[in-house]
Amino acid sequence: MELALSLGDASKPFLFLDKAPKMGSKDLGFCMGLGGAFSARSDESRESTHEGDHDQDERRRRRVSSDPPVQLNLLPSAPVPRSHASSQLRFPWLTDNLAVSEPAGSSDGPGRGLDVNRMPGMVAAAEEAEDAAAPLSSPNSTVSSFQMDFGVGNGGRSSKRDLELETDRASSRASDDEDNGSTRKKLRLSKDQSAFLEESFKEHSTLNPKQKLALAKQLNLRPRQVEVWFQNRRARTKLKQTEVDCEYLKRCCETLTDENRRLQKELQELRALKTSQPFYMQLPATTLTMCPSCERVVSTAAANTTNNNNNNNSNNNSLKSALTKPRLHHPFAQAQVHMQHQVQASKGAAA
DNA sequence: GTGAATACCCGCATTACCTCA
DNA sequence: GGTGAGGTAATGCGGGTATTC
Repeated sequence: MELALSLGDASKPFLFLDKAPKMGSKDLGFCMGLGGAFSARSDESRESTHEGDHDQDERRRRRVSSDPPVQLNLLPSAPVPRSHASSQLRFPWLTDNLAVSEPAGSSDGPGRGLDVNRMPGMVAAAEEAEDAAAPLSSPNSTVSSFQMDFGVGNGGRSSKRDLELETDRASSRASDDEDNGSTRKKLRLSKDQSAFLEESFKEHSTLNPKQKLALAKQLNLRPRQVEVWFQNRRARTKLKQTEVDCEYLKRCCETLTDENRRLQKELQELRALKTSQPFYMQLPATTLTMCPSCERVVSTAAANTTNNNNNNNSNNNSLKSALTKPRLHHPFAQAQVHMQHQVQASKGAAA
């Protein structure tokens, strides 16, 4: 088992987004990143190359996050292939997805099970709404009706935030009219809405304003709801990752504890052997070197000198084999154990 | 060029609601 | 039917960054 800690490798910020996790048979298939030099928006930085007209948004979003990168594939074990997902679900911000011709209102097509009153082709309307807060095309949408009433009448230059807040307020107002209550009603997203959001989350763990608006229109939700869903989704992912991290570290700790116990026992045996066989003291200085990668121990001096001693004393065989055979490996300059010190100490104690 | 004000977004903690055993 | 647990949408707050003045 190898424990690999990635200390801020910005070249591979989000491996799971590549959807090709390469896991060895022995490792646990988990890589913990501790770097803070990159953010989860790196994928969007990549995307920004395709969206030159959103440089401003991308600049705003290209920030350094203090959080470690979450690198956990929480997606289903057999994720839908990207091409398949794209053919099933239409992501308005992807032009190639837009090119996928799905019959409008098709029960199998994108947005299936969603508000059938929604008019297809809301993407253009979304872009217009983002740019100029223009009235939306859905006659049944409270959002559009509000924007008809308030968005345009704003007169001055209204920010997107204002627009969304007003939209939210309008929707709340509309729901209040329905519910006659001031307490917040908790919306339960439908399965199709959740699935659609999940698919888009696979594509982008964060949204730019355009994506958010398009998604909101596609799902007949408020942009704020889409934003909140993504925030909560990221939080859930991070929580799951933390749980996986804890579990993994726990297992590492147990493994290391066992290894430590075994080495202590081995050391005790060697010491006992040393005291029971005084000729052991004639052995030359032996340096044990542990290779940190393979956890094997090599006896550099002993490997040469003890071979010379083979003819001198056959009684050393057991000791020599204990020193050389079981864990011999190439020399590696770490964790050197100088047995000579212990031998000298034993000599002194015996005298 | 610099700093304050503002907008926007995010993470995080928490609340509130809903479902289910 | 009442209840507690778990899931999750929603809220509030503080912080970081970019833009504007």
